[in-house]
Order: sequence, then C-alpha cells, then structure tokens
Amino acid sequence: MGSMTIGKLSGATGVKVTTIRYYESIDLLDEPERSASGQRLYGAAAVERLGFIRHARDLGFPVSAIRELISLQVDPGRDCDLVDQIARRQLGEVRRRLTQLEALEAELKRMITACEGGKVASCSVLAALGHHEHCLHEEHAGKEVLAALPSK
Amino acid sequence: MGSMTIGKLSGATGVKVTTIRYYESIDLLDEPERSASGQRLYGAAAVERLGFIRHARDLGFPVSAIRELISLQVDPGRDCDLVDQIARRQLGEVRRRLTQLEALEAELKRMITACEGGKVASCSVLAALGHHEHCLHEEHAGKEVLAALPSK
DNA sequence: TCTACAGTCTACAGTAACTATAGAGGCAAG
DNA sequence: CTTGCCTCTATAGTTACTGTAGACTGTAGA
Ligand SMILES: [Zn+2]
Ligand SMILES: [Zn+2]
Ligand SMILES: [Zn+2]
Ligand SMILES: [Zn+2]
Repeated sequence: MGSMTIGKLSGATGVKVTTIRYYESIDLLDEPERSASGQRLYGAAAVERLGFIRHARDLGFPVSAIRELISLQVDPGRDCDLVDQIARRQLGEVRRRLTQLEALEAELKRMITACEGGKVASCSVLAALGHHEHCLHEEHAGKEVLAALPSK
Repeated sequence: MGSMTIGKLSGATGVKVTTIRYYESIDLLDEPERSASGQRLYGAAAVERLGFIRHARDLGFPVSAIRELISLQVDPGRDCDLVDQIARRQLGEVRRRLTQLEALEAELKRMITACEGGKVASCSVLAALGHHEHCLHEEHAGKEVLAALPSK
C-alpha cells in the first residue's frame, strides 16, 4: 500500500528530509519500516502525524509540548483538560512575547526617528543604546525577547 | 583608580558573570587587565561598554549587529548612515515578528475558545492542530516564529 | 548493460547566545 | 587559620534544527 520514501513524505508535508530524521531521533516520530536496502518507508499515519507536528511547531509549541500532546492523543477517552491547558500556556507565551515586542518596537522607532543623520559622534541611536536610563521603561519587560534572530 | 572585579561589574550592569566572560571570549569585550593572581579588573570604560551591549541585546540586536555598532563607534567622524541602517533593520525584524505573533495569537485563541471541554477524542484543539487546511491562512506567514521558547 | 545523477543512509559538527558544571585556587572577615 | 564566597579555566548542555562528509541505492537514458 501507500508506502513512500522519506523524500515523498518531505514533499507531502513540507518538512525537510533532515528534519524528519531529526524528529525520529528525538522520538517525535516512530521508527518507520525499512525497505530491504534500509530506506525508510512511510504510510498515511506518518503523513498525519508529521502534519500535526508541523502545525504545532508553526504555532510555536515547543517540542516538549508537542510530545505531551501526542501522548495525550494516545488514549482518546481522557478528558481534554490537559490539552487545553497546554494550548493556553502557549497562548500566554505568545501574548507575553507580543507585549515585549511592542515595547521594543516603540523604543526602536523612537530611537530612529530621533536621528537626523550626521556623524557617528552625535548619532542619537548610539546615544540611546548607550544610556538605558533615559528609556521609558524600567527594564525591557522580560528580556531575552528575540531568542535569536533567525538571520538567515 | 576604579578597578572592579568581574562580580562588581556584573552587579553594576546586571549582566551575569559567566555572560561577561562569554562576551570576552567572542571579542565583544576587550580583554581586561588582570591582578597579580590573574583576576580580571575592570574600569569605567568596561561598565559603559557592557551597558551598551546589554541595552542592544535587550532590544533584540544580534551580537553580529552589536559588533558592527561597536566598530562604528570607534571613529566618530564617520557618517551615521550605517548605524541607522542597522537599527532600521532591527526595527523591521521586530515588526515582522509582531505580525507573525499576531497571527499565531488569533489562531490559538480561536482554537481554544472552540473547545468546550470533554474527551480528547473530540477536542477541537487537537483537531485544529491536526488539520492545517482549515486555518484562515495559507501558511503561518514566515515560520520559525518563536525561535525557541525560552521555557525557563 | 553501462553510466549518470538524484535520492538515501549514518554520524558528526555547527548554529545563537548563552547557562551550567567541575575542580582548582584566591581573598577577606572572624 | 578556617570558613565561605569569589574567581579561574575548560568543557558540556540548551533548543530545534541545518549542513557536511563519505558511502550506498535506485532509476532512467544511451
Ligand atoms: Zn544616526
Ligand atoms: Zn531601553
Ligand atoms: Zn479540548
Ligand atoms: Zn494554522
């Protein structure tokens, strides 16, 4: 029946081949069957599961949360309290970050509009970066806001 | 003159001791003088520099950008075009993330409010995660939105 | 059938910006 | 002089992947 190689699965879900293997290595995906020569072979269940993972990741759920969600799916008779709790936690996280980013946006905008060009010595952007005391905030509510800029 | 140990510098700037040593290792901070027994000794310039770095990091500037900004500070007679360009790039980044997060917020909220409790089998949160097709968006504009949840 | 060439395999290193740990040595107060 | 905190170096762990090397496999055209 419908058994696809890792490349097909990748094409079907939009998840890179290496990422699929990575998910398997961290036990997010079950080990698939193998062909005689050792190539991975997937069925419809894998497409479903991988789609689920991808959507959750797109929404910012950490892998640990996705692992929880998957384990909850295993027995469908359970109450979905925990599922909803995880989702609400994630929503809270997203909102926390939104608040932080809004503060950053405001400060960056202020910095940039204050600069009217000229020499580095008198650049208000550099001045503002050097003197946190003049900011409108005590601290940048929360820190470590942009975990790391993708930069790619 | 005012020479402080790494611990004092840490206290003065709010940057952890280990992080200060890390910044030195990646050449964001100059190597400081050392006491006879090898302990780092810092002066006022280090406090200033580290404060600058911290503020820029708080605003989400990647280390690579901070490195650029520092190198620009070195000759103050230059035009500040580049400084402003870096800041605007950062502002753009922040805005891009804001947009993404707003989309995520909306989808998570929708998911959660659709769930009215019950069993896992019928939980709308899990259903929504499983079926990306029913979303209001083609893709989650941009992906890799929350580089990694701090989770700490 | 031979030969490209794309796809797959494993294993390991690199990314960003730190944080944590181990194990050794330093410094001031009591 | 001992207690207890500070500092030192070096190394590994974090998160969620991505990229590489080097070898093998599967397939389609000449
Ligand atoms: Zn300027
Ligand atoms: Zn500020
Ligand atoms: Zn539910
Ligand atoms: Zn979606």
